[in-house]
Amino acid sequence: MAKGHTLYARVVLDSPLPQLDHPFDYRVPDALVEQIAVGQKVVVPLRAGNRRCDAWVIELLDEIDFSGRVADVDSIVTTVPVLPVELYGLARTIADRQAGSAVDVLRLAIPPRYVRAEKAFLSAVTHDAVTKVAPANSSREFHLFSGGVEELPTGRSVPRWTTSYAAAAAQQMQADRSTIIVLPDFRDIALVVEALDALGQTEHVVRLDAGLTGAARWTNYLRVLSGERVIVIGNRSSVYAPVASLGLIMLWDDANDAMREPLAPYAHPRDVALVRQEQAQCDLVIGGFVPGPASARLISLGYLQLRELGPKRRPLIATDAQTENQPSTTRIPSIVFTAGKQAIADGPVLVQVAKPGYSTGVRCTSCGTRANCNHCGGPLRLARQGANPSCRWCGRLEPNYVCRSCKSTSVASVGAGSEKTADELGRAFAGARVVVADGAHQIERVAGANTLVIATPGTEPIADGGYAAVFVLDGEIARAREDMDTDQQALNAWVSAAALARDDAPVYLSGTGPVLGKVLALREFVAFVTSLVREREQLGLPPATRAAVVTGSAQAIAAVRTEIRALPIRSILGPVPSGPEEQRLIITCDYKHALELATTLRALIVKTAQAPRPSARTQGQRISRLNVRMDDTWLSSSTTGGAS
DNA sequence: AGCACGCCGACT
DNA sequence: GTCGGCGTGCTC
Repeated sequence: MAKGHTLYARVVLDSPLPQLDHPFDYRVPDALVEQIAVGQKVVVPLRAGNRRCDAWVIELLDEIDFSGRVADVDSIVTTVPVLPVELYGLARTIADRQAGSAVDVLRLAIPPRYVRAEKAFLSAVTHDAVTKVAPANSSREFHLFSGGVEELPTGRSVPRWTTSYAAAAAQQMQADRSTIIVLPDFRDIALVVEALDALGQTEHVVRLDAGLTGAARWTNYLRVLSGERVIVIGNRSSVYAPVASLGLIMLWDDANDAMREPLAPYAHPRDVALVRQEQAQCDLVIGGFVPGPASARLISLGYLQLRELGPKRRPLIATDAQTENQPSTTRIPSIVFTAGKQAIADGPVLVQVAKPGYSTGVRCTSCGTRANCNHCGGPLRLARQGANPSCRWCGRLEPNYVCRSCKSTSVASVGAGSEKTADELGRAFAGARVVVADGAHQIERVAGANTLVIATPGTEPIADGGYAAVFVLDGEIARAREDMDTDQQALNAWVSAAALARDDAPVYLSGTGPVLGKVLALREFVAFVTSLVREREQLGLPPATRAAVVTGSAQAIAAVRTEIRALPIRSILGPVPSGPEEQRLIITCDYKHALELATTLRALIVKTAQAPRPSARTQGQRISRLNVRMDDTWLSSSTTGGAS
């Protein structure tokens, strides 16, 4: 900047207060003019100069139109521009969309700073001049995978979709563009990293997941900022990674519970990716075996182009499709013994069961009353055969259980978990090695014939070469969840297990019921989930609409109801009590009006935050509070506190 | 949040 | 008369 001019810095304050979530202008003192840059973290005075606040520089200006007294920037915290303008733009858009603060988004996007790691990084790295690259095609696709595994040159197998993702990232790298890969869990990250290694991409892979140490995460964040072309891989917040020359964002299994952001402003990485795709004009891929409702909606709107990938595979056979109303007395269908015994000579066999442990419940033998924990009321079960009953919720042992209603002390187990299934099948499959994989025993990988794997959904080991057969038991348990997305979630859990089979291996499922049985047999997943979304359309529910879940004190909720009266909303559910002196209201509206609703709710949040606080005199009264969640997963059991 | 401003009751 | 309680409002 030329001398003689006054330079101003527009900043966004690092404060959680909603009323401060807008730009503030400060004068840049002469001493800082040479060093200050957009994206840096600085310290600024706030009110009278005694208070200080961290802030990010989002713009440098020669003049401002603020009429009040302008204070000076105090100091520069870090010279590294940790908040590039594009990232602030994205954070602002997401915050506005979610009725939240940009700062809350930035807290997810920018990892905590580690000064020592930063010094080490800066002294080691030579900065290349960053050259801009022509944007990608701006395509948006849903990749529907048929399943299957692929053998890497290392001899280890990985799911076929991971090699597809790795190849797409490698192709971007070839074109001098960066890729961001967002995955639900650490297992997926490890598998895709393995697939990337096999393609010789190791040196370009930058992990940003929470599994790293804080220092490593900050170092990797700095590397992303450096301008180098990279393949970022991580969990949901990686979707914000400020890579240079973004060519492609890929998400896997966006309907997975782990993809839901529990932190304010609760922006789903899929929605962030959709916004970012438009802002960066990059390519976007969402992939899965069964599309989630949100993706199915976008496919049916033509916003996401559907691509079916992978070879034709053996049909998925529902063994009980015709016997829905006559539940079999034997949980394990005979096909498991016949087809299973035949297959196991040829390779590992996978049996997916719904629950871990030995029994899923305990019942009094004389009166049949279901046994519950004396401490928390949770259901008792047997962790292993002959074990004392223990609580599924709090884990407490209940060695001397006495029935509430008949005082009997004799109990019997009901329902079979992975351990009991392993016992039963182990006896039938004499000579087979029986492996139990569930939350408590994580097993990454199995190989070889005569291996029988019993696993719960999401914990199935990869079999080198693929499983020779896959059986899904307990379908009715997966379908029993009291959840809007139950059918989609159940299909996804089953097909994810089936996907680990060899292409020509048989897959049998029991307890699916006739409707899902047919969907599985015909592999009509897109059509089926689309039909679920159409039903929601009739009901005016997400993802056909957008919803805001508003919780707060009675007076705050009353203010919301008054304020939204004039808005073009679809429906208002509630208010219902949702806690001590707290009410909940659910507002739905069409997508095109959601921003208007968010803006209105945001204004009320600011107003509520500035409302009178409790004082000595009004001590008895509750503080006025207001919380807004604008995501589309609020009907799921995990958000309403179901236990499993 | 935190701090200043400002408007009514007990005080030297 | 004014000292200081605490609601109210604002933060470049």
